[in-house]
Amino acid sequence: MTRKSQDANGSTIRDVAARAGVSASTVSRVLGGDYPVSTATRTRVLRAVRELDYVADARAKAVAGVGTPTLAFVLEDITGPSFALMAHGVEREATRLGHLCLVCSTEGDVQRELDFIETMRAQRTAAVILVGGTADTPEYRERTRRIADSLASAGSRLVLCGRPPLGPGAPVTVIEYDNEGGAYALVAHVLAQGHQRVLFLGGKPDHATAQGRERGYLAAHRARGLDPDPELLLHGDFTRDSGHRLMRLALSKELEFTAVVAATDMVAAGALTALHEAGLDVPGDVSLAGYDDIPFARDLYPALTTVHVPYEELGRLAVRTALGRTAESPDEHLLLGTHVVVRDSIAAVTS
Amino acid sequence: MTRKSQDANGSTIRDVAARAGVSASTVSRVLGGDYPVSTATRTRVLRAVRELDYVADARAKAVAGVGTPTLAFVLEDITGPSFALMAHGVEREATRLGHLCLVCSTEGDVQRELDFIETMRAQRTAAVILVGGTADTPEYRERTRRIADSLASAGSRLVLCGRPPLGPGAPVTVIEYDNEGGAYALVAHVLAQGHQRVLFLGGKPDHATAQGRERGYLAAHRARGLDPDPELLLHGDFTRDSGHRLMRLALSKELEFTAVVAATDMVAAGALTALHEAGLDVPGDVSLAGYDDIPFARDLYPALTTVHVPYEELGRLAVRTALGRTAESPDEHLLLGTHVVVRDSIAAVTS
DNA sequence: CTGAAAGCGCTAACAC
DNA sequence: GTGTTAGCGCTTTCAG
Repeated sequence: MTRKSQDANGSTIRDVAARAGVSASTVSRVLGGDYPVSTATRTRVLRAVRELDYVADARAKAVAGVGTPTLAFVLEDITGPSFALMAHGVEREATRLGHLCLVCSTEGDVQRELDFIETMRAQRTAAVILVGGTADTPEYRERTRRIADSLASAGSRLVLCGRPPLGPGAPVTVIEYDNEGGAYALVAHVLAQGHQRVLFLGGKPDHATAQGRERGYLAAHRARGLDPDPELLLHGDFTRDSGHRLMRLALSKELEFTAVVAATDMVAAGALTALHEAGLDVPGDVSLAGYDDIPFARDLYPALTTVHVPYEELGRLAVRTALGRTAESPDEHLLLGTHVVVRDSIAAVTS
Repeated sequence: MTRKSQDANGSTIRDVAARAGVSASTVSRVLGGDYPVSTATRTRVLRAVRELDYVADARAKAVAGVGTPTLAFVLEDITGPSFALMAHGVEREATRLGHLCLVCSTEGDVQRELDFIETMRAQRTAAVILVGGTADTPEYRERTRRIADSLASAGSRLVLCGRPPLGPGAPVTVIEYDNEGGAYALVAHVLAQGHQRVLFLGGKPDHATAQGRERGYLAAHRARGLDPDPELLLHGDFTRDSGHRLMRLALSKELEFTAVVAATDMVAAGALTALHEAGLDVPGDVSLAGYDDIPFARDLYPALTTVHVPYEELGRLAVRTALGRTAESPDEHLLLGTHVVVRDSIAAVTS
């Protein structure tokens, strides 16, 4: 074969041009849209396009400066309900704004996260959205800031979603929601029902999100003049299994408590099952609350009282503000509100 | 400014070359890996790269024939637990195989699905994985077949995941799991517990997956010489709300049944809540089963008996077989097995 | 070992 | 209106 044509690599604009008996530019023009082309040629070109089943190579267009913009979404695991919700928001808004959407799961591996970001920089994505909490260490800030600069100098943009901000001056967009405030409100509600000893099933001790929620728990107690028993503060991670394990642990240690608030709904789900397995009634014997308001929360039994986080909107906002950035406009920092949604898993203490 | 250099568009290979005092080809070579380059120049180039924070433009590389391969994952809504599981499998395997992963949510819109696929063809993705059931109409087969051909002639590949196959000769890879078999086994198990009237909360009447599960339900009855009351066959969709609504409907119509099997775990979740709201005990008053074995199934109360579908593996397999395709090798059609997982939501009838 | 030149597929001046 | 000529940023012969 002399030249590439109908083979497995798809046809090029030149193939179309040849078949229609015109130049490549003409093809480009009729496909490009608004440009004066005679009806006759236009028809011929269009026919050739159809016959060859031609679509312009998006990568080549990109190099030529007219590519489909793309944005990247980097998270730990798409399987988590709140991550999925955010991903959904991101994806919806991205396609609404005409962007393609790359996803990358890091599985919690920092190195992989770094690699992904570098790859995205190579892809010249319009923005990379980094999702999910981590430890807020100096090392984290420095590393992330370097990434932000790198991305910015390449005309891209870093968005931090539910991640610790980097301090002033970093070219990032950060969108957070109020972990401490939400936890405060929730725990205040629990305390208002008369509970005095409420077990807290927390996340990793150095995880920023976990810390925020824990602070809220503590603050709500103090506001009532209470000083929570340190024994009631358990640490694990944000998974269902962690909740299950921690709850069993608390039960086996015969810790005293009348209510438990879990750092996430997933944790709460695991805890709830552990409670059921132990033959305890919720909220009869012990009250329970979660955090996140994932869709499943209302189908737990009893329906879970929790705090609502607008995850999907978070995702939408992330892309909207990221894409709305001009080189001159100031970096944004949004703090979304949360609110507790009262369902059936908290009861007033009667005794 | 005369030439682009350090500006917001990132530096090019020529900038690096200039700074290192070599030609672009040399830069390309040291970055490219195995090619003889003197240690001295290599060092200079590498330093320039570092100083400029340079990364080669992946799109340009792609045009030049050495791009990062990419694959696309098209689904209805990443928010559904089983979709998320598949997406996770796809993403993991894709990155394991060095591919980038594009996601597209169609929101159930056929036109959007078509548009996405066209876009993916333009992106020259190595494969596009289409996920989730639909109606198996002639129109569907024809349309999809056209897509498959189109993709194939462009050197790409269509993968159907949990979707009706297209008949012989179509250049597609299809990976399914046994809906009918799984439902059969599940319903047989329910029947074996002595239930005679089991309500079926189905999906859309023309949805292939829903039909498969319904067939299994019917077949299991017939195998026992039973002829299920048509009144017991309700149709909705695969959402939690559908389950909730249908269950309330069944209750209000005072349909007679001692067990209910839902077409999906989501449907079961909604149904369960409706049952609880009606003050009924599960499985004391009525038994319940689902389908899919989503992670949450075990945290429902009672823990849901359901049929396990290896979604994550499905995703992994999809990319593995799609990418393992050579132009000559035969098209694959995999049928994955399922199995029922017995938990606590089904009780034997005692009366 | 390294540079010049051609080419990937497409678009965008610049002519006629 | 339409063809020709340059690029876009990178890789890869082809010469030295």
